[in-house]
Amino acid sequence: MKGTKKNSDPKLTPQRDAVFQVIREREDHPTASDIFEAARRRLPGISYATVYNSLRYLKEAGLVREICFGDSASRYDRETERHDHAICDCCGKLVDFHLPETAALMQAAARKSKFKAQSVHLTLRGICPDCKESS
Amino acid sequence: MKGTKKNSDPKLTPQRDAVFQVIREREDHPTASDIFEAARRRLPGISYATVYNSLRYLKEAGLVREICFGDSASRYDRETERHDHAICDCCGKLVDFHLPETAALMQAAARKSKFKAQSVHLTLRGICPDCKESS
DNA sequence: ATCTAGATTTAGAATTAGTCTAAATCCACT
DNA sequence: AGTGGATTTAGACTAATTCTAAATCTAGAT
Repeated sequence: MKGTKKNSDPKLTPQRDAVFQVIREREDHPTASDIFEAARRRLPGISYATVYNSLRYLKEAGLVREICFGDSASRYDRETERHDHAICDCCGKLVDFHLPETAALMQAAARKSKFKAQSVHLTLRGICPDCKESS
Repeated sequence: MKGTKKNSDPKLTPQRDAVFQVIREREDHPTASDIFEAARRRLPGISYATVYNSLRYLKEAGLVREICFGDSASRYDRETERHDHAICDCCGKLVDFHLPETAALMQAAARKSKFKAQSVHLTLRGICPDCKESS
């Protein structure tokens, strides 16, 4: 798995790759600032702007996904397949889950809204298992 | 409809009421800054901070709803019943629609995520009718 | 009427996320 | 070595939102 096709795409620079690896290795949903911290451990000179540039590049290349909730900063997700999210109203934790039924509602939603559908996404708000317990 | 119960709740100050009326009269989804502009026409001295304070109060009182999409500023919505949103990937337009099937997925989502469900919300991303036409 | 305590409002400073800019660097090709 | 295009960097900048401290308002007790 070493030299597979490292340089076949000259656009995957060391900085972009560092950002990509940071996201791939985490199972949570880091913010740009989390990613900056972690990327700097691999590539000490990397700048904040480059992290944002890399995130945009990776997003456009379909390698990572951005998740936006108004609460605060965008999160980034290594999972690029369609899936849904639950957010804890108590501690803010964000978890992924896959509900196949959601996809089935895309056409109905398009009909109601008169939009041409591109993607659908279901968000559950509630209380996460940890917060349930400690209350 | 004049003195109905104007002062029955001392907490609905003139500022909060101005903010509330601004939201009620609009059928779109204004940002805090839109609301500030409009509220200032009613109450010229109102400050930005008070608009935010009022929005928080109204939200907590269940009189308006906040809609957050990462794109930029939060929007506020006079519709407090459960409903869904479509966002145009092209022009950013946000429209409401009601898809009864969404509510039915809440329990399934809670099961998958192990959260205690409080609300569900479906978001459709796509192209709005206007952008469809002009392309 | 007056006083006081608590809540609310105000203006502006502060914070935070994210973008922009211009100079420096890198890389592939001549 | 030399050029052009893309990328990276540091830091300035912007926009949204929150915080702070002083001023104001309000309701109830005197």
